[in-house]
Amino acid sequence: VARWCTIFSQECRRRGIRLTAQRLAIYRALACDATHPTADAIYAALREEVSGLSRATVYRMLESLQLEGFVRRVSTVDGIARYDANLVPHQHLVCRQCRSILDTGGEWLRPPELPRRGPAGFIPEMLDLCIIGICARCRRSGERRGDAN
Amino acid sequence: VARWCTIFSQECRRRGIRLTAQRLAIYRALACDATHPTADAIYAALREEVSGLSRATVYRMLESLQLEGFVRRVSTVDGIARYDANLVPHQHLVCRQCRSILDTGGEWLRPPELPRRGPAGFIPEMLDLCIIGICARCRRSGERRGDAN
DNA sequence: TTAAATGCAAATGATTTGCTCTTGG
DNA sequence: CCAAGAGCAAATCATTTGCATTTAA
Repeated sequence: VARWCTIFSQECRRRGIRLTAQRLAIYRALACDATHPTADAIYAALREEVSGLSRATVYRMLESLQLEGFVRRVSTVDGIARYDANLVPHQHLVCRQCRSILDTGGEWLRPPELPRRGPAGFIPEMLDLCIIGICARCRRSGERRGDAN
Repeated sequence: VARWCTIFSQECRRRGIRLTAQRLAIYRALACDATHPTADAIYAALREEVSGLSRATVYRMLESLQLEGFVRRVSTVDGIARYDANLVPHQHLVCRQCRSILDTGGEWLRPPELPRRGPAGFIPEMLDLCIIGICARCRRSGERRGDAN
């Protein structure tokens, strides 16, 4: 987790990618945060540490990191972008109330094998398995409002 | 598929939900379109048929239909809302190039059983399984641009 | 030195909302 | 008839972009 940052730095250097303070901070913020933060959450978390940081930089850097293959953008139902620095195949536990996302490895729920060919000429490349439910925190805090959906 | 509309109408009447022309058209557009269209795609498809239709109505109706349990908003990586009128559990084949989404039933790829309890006090309620890859159409049209990700 | 990265602010695009008018039941 | 729903336009929110300035290598 902290060693990811070392690997990240080395890999940037190796590829000749400029290692700015912002780049490292944004990557680290993502690697350290298990909640798969939004761009804005990363910005909020770093604005003190990295004085003068701008939202534009955060958005631009997340896009770059994704294109360079250091992070992945995860799919969400609310449409707000969230990122994941964990590149090892894993599943997500998505809370339908607070929208938090937790990682869980294949040991808890084994995902199905990825077939070589799909129906209708579709070529499968990877699986994205989410388990939707209620996280421990939301369950404890009771059903506050009348839980419509 | 066309019978869904009948069931939909009956269910609306039964629940005392006002069955406007817009409501029925939007629901039908969704039920007939296997690509899980965006709000704007629905608006574009219906603006002739339903003259004077406004985007606001489409957005509001999709929200209502979702709250009433007639459709589901599906998770996407690009952040643009897409909806699904198929409530039977199924998987999605997501093309990473054209972003189209195709349904596929459990017969092709069997999803894992949903455990009663998750790790860390998480209570699982449903699975969301997406197979990401390249659809037949994009594969045929060749690797146009240099496919970064 | 110098191309790439940053900050700021303005622009964009999807979605929401206030308010008035229309309409289904 | 009359509250729920629709249309219009302005507002909002996440995200992107143009441009002048800074900076890693």
